[in-house]
Amino acid sequence: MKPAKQKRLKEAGWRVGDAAEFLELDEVEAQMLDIKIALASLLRATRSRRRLTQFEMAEKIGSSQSRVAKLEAGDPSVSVDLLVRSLIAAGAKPAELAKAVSTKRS
Amino acid sequence: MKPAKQKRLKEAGWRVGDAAEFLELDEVEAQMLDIKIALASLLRATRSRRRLTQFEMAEKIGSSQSRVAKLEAGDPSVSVDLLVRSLIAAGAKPAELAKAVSTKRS
DNA sequence: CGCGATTATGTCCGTTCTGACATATTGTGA
DNA sequence: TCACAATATGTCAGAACGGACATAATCGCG
Repeated sequence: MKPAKQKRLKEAGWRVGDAAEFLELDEVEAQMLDIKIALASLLRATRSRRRLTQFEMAEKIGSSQSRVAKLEAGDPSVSVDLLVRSLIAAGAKPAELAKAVSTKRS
Repeated sequence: MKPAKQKRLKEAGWRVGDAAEFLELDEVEAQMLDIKIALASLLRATRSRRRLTQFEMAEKIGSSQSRVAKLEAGDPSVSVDLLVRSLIAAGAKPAELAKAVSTKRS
């Protein structure tokens, strides 16, 4: 448990919100995953539209073919950060980016 | 210079695109910065609207007050990844997220 | 089927990011 | 002005990420 939370517990005595907070974090992770997947498929679509190979795309973003493959696969080792950076470099339209990011979870 | 690029140069002989490519990457960085700034101020606005302290927000996202301060300040040590994650946890509307991400550079 | 091109998977190691802590600064009500 | 809450700044050890390489798996096409 995080020190901050411990401190609050200490100050306010026992609380009941723990399980709910835990689930909330899970929900955030789920939404992050949705966003990553949306960005990943947008990246693939953008590259495809440009008729570039992963190798060529890698050059565009200053990376390697294997990382591009992982980006498009939504691999756990890639961050939203790099996805966005890549999409910008790939020339994705801002509106497309926006749509991917605003993916909602039922 | 990256190995991939070297290989291409070797295969195709000398090319003239280097300087342009370099500037393109710079442009990508500039856009990333714009996005970070937009997300940062959205985070502050969202927290303010919720009338939460940075300390409380830190608990919500499982982090510390100091990092929240850095998030809102657009500190270089902070990633778009964490900004998005925080905004989701803070309950920012998807449309707001979308707008921040689609910030255009003149 | 072959075979070259493209894409996928696994690993490694240096870099970047992050939570936590300490401390400083600013804001605010009495 | 004082005291206290809120925010900002600096630092660091550990975790996560990224580029690169090797290699495997797929895909097209003759």
